[in-house]
Amino acid sequence: MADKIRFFPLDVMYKVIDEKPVIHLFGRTADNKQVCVLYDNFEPYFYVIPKKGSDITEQLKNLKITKNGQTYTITKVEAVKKKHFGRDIDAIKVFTKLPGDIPVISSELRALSGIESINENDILFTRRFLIDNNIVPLTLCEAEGSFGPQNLKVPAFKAEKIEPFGTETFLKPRILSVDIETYAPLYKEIAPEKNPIIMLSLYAKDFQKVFVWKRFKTNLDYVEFVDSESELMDKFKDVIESYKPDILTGYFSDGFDLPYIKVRAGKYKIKLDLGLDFSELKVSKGKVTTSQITGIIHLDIFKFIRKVISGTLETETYNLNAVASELLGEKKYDVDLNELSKAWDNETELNEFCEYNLNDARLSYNLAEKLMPTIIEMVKITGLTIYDVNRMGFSQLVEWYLLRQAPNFNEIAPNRPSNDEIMKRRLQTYKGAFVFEPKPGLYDNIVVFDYRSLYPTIIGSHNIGLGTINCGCCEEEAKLAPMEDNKKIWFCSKKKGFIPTLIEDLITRRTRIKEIIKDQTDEKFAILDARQNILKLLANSFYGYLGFFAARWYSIECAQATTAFGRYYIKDVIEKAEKSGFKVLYSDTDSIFMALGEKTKQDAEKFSEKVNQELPGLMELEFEGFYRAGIFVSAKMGAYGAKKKYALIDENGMLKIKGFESVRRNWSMIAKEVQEKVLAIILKERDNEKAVEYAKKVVDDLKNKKIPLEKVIIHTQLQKEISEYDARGPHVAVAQRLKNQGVNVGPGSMIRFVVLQGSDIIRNRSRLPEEVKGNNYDADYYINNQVIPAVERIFNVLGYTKEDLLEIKEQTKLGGYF
DNA sequence: GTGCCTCGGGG
DNA sequence: GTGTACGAGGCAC
Repeated sequence: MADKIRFFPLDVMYKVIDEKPVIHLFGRTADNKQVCVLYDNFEPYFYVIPKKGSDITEQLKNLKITKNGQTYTITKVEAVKKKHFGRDIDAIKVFTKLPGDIPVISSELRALSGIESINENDILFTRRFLIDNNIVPLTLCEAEGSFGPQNLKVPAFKAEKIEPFGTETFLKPRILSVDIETYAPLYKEIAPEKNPIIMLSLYAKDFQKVFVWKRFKTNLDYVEFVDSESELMDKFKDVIESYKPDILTGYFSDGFDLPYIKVRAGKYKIKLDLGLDFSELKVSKGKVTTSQITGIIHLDIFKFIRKVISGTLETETYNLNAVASELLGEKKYDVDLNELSKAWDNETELNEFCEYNLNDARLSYNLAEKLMPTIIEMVKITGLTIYDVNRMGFSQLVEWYLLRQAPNFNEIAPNRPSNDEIMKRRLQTYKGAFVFEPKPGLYDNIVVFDYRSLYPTIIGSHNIGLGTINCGCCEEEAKLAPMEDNKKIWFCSKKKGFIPTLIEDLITRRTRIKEIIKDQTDEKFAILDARQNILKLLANSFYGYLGFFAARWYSIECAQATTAFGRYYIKDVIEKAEKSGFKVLYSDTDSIFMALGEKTKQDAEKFSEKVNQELPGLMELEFEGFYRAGIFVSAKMGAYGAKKKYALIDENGMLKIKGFESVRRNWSMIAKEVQEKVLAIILKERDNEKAVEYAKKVVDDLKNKKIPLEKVIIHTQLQKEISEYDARGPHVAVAQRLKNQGVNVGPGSMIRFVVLQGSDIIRNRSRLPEEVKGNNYDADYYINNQVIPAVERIFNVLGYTKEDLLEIKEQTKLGGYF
């Protein structure tokens, strides 16, 4: 009698049992019990595309390979009608007994003469299974079969059939977070073979523990003393065993906590058989280390943040403190970790370190929870597991999205490029976006438009892809892509291609969600917002993917055509705007800034409507904003040529400042303050003379030491060890002084300093703010190296020179002009 | 500019 | 595990 169960798959692996590959789907049932669903009826296969006119079926059937005493055979072949880059082809589906047979057999087949290519011979068996059976992790499935004995920590259900069952999603995984503190007597020393783990914390919504193996007086109820490091390991195992998390998370736990735990456990011959199949914690050291537990998803939340959402964050360093501050508004506790090992040796109280330890685990937990909607949506879109999504970059995510979709189009996937091919591709470069240089100046009534999702909509609307490029059916009447080098590239106008169809689908899905999102409750909103955001990120990654050297669906011509169309459309709108009587001020890639001049806002609106009428497909010119005024400052800087600086003020008096260094932390507060105020006076009050007077007043105040010390502190981060610096800038000199005082400084330390007056070189006059008595800072340094550079270009635009700012009026000198 | 090397995260 | 690795920035040449 067959039973039916419904469950949400979380993790997937396979095992060879009785010479058959058996898929194991670990997950939770609809009534929230852990389960492992087994399936042994999925056969490994790959495709062979034969050369035209050659029949190799018999040859394949009879193939027998002996290697290292083992024989490999093809169990079955099927002639199949497939598509490859949109074209119909005859292919052979080749089955083997075990997944591991495929690399052996397929590499042997390369020698056969009748074969054009071998495809999809490197798709992981478990992923193949998920794709072919339409199973999406975290999405409800139904299995038919029966419970039976199996050597697993969770009940095993042997299925004869597994199917998706609706769209219900597993939204609340049980998350447990881990963090360790290690003994590190030397500065920042990390040596797992040598130094023990001192404490280990585990945190979940309803669970908090810090295990420590030395005793001290404490009031912290979550601290639990154990007798040895090996007992601490046992406790770690026990908690995971009893808490039964779906997800184990940590911050850089792929590369630090779990590998460290593994090494320490090895010292005591403790088996870390945490896997739900009793397998051990697996640490694979490659270029990047990964740590995996079968059946329990290991989520390294640091890795996810850096790989997937770093682009949407302000912070440039991804340490826990910076990331938690930005995403959670919470910080790490301020504890000097160098003291930990000393305290450990001296048997003093470790309370503050325990608090610190638990807090770190708590922050990782909160990050994981906060990002869970995004993670879940990525899983649902790509069909990969959380574990995989966690470790892939966007180009890989696009590729797996395409691989998952390919069967729906009956497409055989292209192969990954060989190393030689990658080398060749790496050398190719091509032209990017168009930038309209702004003419420096102050302008009134600025309206800004931009093309919504420019590259994705171009790919969709112009049917750009490998199956449609330079098709045979449209050669005569095709409209050519606007390549400046007159390269002949066109795209099929009769049949929509694989990639353009998918990208249009992503765009329309997103538009629809954005529509729905307007009136949603908080909880629903978070999920839908995460979904629309991921849809956007994925769509935006297609263009980069087409030009990415390691892509299966690589086509530099497609990528070139995309930017060529981009340049065409932005230049087109610039031309049309000018013809219509607007003054175009600035444009970069997909945006256009224009001054209304004699025109009205309604005219601008009409203009964009007219442009939109002529745009194909999903392409759309969107109104971005209207600004009362704006100032454009042109500055050549960096390797990218001209980088644009501008500041705008909207109708509510809000300033929008772009490209100015006001955000740079290695500027003193006074320099940032002057820059912002000058921009505000110019744009809000429209009084240039007043801005000049204000700047001059600050210069004067600096000379007279009226500016308080805290406003002239400069912050610079130490990038490496002091000894490693050849060019010893002021911050390095100050760091050295700190170190001499016994303060622990190293890479990442933020050094604060003030430049004092004197005649020596700058670094010898740089001091910690605490060392400075009174305001004896070097006024000339701050005027010439901080304040003036911050505003010089702005004033240049308005027709003032540096000298205008420096000339001191008589009455000011004599005292109190203002 | 190119090519090689290191480091990020973590104590 | 039917695999396969990153990517930015600094420094030397």
